[in-house]
Amino acid sequence: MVTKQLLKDLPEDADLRRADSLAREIFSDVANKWALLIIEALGERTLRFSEVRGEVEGISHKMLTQNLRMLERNGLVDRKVHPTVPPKVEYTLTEPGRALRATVDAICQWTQHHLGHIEGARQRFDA
Amino acid sequence: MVTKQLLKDLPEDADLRRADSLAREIFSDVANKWALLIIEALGERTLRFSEVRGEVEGISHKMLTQNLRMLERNGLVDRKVHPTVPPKVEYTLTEPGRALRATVDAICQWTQHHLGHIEGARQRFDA
DNA sequence: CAGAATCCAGAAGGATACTG
DNA sequence: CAGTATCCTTCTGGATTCTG
Repeated sequence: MVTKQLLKDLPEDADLRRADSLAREIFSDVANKWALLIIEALGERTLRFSEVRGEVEGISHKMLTQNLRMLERNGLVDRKVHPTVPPKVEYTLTEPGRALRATVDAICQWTQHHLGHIEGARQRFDA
Repeated sequence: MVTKQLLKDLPEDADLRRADSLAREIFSDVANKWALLIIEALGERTLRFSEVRGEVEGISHKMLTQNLRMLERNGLVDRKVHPTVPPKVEYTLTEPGRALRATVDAICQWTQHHLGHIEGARQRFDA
């Protein structure tokens, strides 16, 4: 059981509450479409803002900055500003970011693997 | 690279477009906080509507029905209605649902494992 | 080029009441 | 009890403009 308590097997009972609430925050930040697509897009590469935008289909300028800020704040991406003109800003996944990316990959593979089943289920449901 | 094209190594080029667009739909459905929490809550168990609600902290009646419908439509949960009065409806993960749950577990573990790093990154960022 | 700020239309989501 | 429908508020997110 995970939702009454998102974390498992935590020792201290006193710190458990805030750890769990922190975990919920992080989960909410991370369990969203754009964040996951950005992480997947970055992969092992270092990309500029505009390059990331090119990779993530349909994302707006605003959503991209917003999500990149959030990911940076949580230490999932590293943001490197080159003090040139015009500016150049590069984004790279950190180690935790790359670790999370592995699970995003898993979701993508899951999606691909179950495409047929899902399409069938939809047709049955919509009828 | 995954976002220009979410799927990899697909054979037919003709069907690739719609497969990829279907994959995007599914990804959007599934990559959302409530859906993932519901999947995690269900786990290996069969739960009634009200029980699921009890397990997923903070979810409203409306969000729960909406997401359960969506999950059922995509064939991730099985919905069994007992024609009694008062009604009793039970939800269970299907095989694809359980497979996805494994990746949700991975995200939970990732969260737990990187709590410290993230908390530190936040403090640095917020300063 | 990257991004901050503003504006605003439309979607998300909560509360409530009603039905089988 | 489970589910639908309605209302109404909040928030999301796009378009646009402005700056270093």
